[in-house]
Amino acid sequence: MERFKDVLKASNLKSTHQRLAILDCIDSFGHIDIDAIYEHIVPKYPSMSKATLYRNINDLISFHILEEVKLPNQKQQYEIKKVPHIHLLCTHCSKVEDVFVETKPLLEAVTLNSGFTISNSFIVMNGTCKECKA
Amino acid sequence: MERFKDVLKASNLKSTHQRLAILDCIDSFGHIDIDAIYEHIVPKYPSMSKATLYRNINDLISFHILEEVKLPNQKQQYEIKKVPHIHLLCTHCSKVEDVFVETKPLLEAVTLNSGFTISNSFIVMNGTCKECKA
DNA sequence: TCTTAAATAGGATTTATTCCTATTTAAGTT
DNA sequence: AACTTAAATAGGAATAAATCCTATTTAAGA
Repeated sequence: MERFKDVLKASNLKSTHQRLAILDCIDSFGHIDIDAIYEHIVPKYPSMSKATLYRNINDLISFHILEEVKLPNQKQQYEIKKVPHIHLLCTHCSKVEDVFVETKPLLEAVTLNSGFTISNSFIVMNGTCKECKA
Repeated sequence: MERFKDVLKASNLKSTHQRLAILDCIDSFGHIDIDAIYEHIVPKYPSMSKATLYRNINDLISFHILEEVKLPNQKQQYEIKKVPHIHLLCTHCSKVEDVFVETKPLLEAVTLNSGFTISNSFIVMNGTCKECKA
């Protein structure tokens, strides 16, 4: 993935095999937790250390390349940072979907109501996905 | 707190000192993490065991008496379950505020956009609170 | 190819959470 | 007020999760 090499370079981070494998893995799953990343990578890189995984996850988050995704009643997951969006968690199949919906009116209502200056919002919804309803 | 005795009784849970202390503590703080609960209770009940604390938190969540509060870049916190609301986290003073704002239009937009049937929503916003702005 | 700062491996350590079971207790009953 | 019993606790052991440490390896620029 050339794309991730550029992303890493932009933050002066070396493009190690481990890092690229982590980013690749998270990208292909969309949303995934630490253990699943490890299980997915270790067959390809048997020497991959959990310390390396944890360290990289934390580093990549602080460089805003990854973002944590906190879902109700679920282990913490991670995703490639992208434009703001809402997460939908299907409580039947545990699939996580991204949805892009205008949130400005809500943010404005909250600002008005609270006096907070909002910088970020994290919105998760629980429910049943289209497939599980069928 | 008679209120919590009734709540526990309604779920056929015994009103132990430990449980009441836990509920009291969470109620008075509004939002608080496990370790802070422990530190707060142990001076009053030196025999309080961490196992008891963890077990009770989990039990009270499964009886819908408590709810987990997942905030970005923060340890998991807990609150007394109440009517749905939005959480505001001040990134300066780490205070957590509740705000009650109409979310129906957003939920409808998401339903329309995704085909999900939404059952619950968890909304957190980051920003600067009124006091920290001053 | 050489150099060097950055990154990794993997075991040790620390921290977080759950498990186990003998003892205690809440609360209903007599 | 004492009796009974199922539920709950204490606290140490076990397990799991995350971080730390440092000798070795590696990416990448010269």
